[in-house]
Amino acid sequence: MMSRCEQCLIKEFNNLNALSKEELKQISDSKDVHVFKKGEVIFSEGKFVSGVYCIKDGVCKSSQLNANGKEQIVKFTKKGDLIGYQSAITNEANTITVTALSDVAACFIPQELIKKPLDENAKFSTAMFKTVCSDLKEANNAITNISTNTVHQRMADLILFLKDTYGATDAGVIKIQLSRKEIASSVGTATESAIRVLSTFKKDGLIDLTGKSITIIDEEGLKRLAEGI
Amino acid sequence: MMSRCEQCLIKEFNNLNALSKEELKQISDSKDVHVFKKGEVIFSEGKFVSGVYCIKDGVCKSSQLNANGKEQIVKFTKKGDLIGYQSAITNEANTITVTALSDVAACFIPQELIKKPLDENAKFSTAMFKTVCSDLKEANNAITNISTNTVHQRMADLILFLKDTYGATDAGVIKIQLSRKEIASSVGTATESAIRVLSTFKKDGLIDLTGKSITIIDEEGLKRLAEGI
DNA sequence: GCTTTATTATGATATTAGTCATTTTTAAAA
DNA sequence: TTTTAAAAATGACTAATATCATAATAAAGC
Repeated sequence: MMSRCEQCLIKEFNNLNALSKEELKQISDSKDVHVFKKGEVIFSEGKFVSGVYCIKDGVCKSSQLNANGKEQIVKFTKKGDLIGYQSAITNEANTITVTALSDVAACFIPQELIKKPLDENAKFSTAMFKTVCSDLKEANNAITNISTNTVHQRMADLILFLKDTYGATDAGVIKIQLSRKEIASSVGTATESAIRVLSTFKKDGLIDLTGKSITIIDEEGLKRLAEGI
Repeated sequence: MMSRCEQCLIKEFNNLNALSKEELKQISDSKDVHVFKKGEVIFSEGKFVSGVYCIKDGVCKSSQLNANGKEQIVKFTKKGDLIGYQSAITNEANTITVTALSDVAACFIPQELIKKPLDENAKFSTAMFKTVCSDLKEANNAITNISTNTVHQRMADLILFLKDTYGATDAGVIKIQLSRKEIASSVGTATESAIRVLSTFKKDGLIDLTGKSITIIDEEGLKRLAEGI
């Protein structure tokens, strides 16, 4: 039995809830559920996507490679996020690569079925507009953050961001696990530097480290650090 | 005698050319030409703008302040660009400050007259969508550039960007003049570092410096440098 | 299980960039 | 023009971060 978009709860977390019954029905009839294994690339920089993915379950990273092949993570996404809209809407090649950080299930919605409501449904297009503007705002903040703050500040910032975005257990264990290399690619530093900063944070009683798990011990301390106090 | 949007040539450089005669007429009836002196702030981070500015003449910088009051320039704009759309469309406070880098003339278009065609005119809304996506793409590239490239690379990149965006005389003199502080705020480095890098470039025969004017001597060399070769 | 490979961690060192102090130059104001 | 202030330039020094080498763990494959 195939699940229907009309009944799907995921859309309450994104702009698809602005669509009409009829529009949702059309999407539901042509959508396709794709499953990606952890580490698998969903779409790549330079390639085209002929639609938009709605993440049903799992987490992803959006990244770019610089001229020397060094990766920079520019965004994290999760359940409910729509990805690939840039390429699908502008008809231009992707400028980012999206990779599954966990096993991911995502519904692929063909381009036309997004573009049509974008033209006809003001509620949906306004919502999408706000989403892109919000992404742009976050990107601008990241530029300022990376170029004016230290690695220590950015690391504290990332840990708090991961907790806020992906949650933590009652004991403070952050629910997403990234490799040290990925942490470094997000903070914008060398892997060794990222490792060293995490060790310092542990030594200073801000966090605890067990394998890839990060436990927040002193959230206020991390906040102060992130703000450079 | 007031000039009319319907006849205005500036709109050929932006998305307003996707508007209908009637929509343009309405805008023309309520628009207002504002003049800003060099250095004047057009709108500020944290404040709201109740409309969009269409730059008729001049150049601007979009910047943010970090927690310690350090400025980061995130974008340069010029004649033809629409600024302030983020706040006007999302009804949220500005996340950037826009400042005139030269004397600037800009037409202020009230919010409603942008929002209405955005809902009703698919050609216009698609064009605006592409603009925001393009701004997002550039912002992502800036993140990767700042965090993976050296100050030398980014400075070479900025010089080439300024030439491409604002043009240069036959002799290679870039037509926009920025202070060393502004150059530093764009590259994401300290003012003294920016000055030193420019001196090195001059010594190496890549550029020439006369006051605030930068003359490109060896464009290919700058390109190689920007790419880290 | 063992073996191999990848990841994480840490030390030593080099490089890059930032800060502070001072001088020179340029621009603005009186 | 002279005075004052601001911007640009440079030196000396410090701090931050990257790189390279190597060791310790952990994960994956057989």
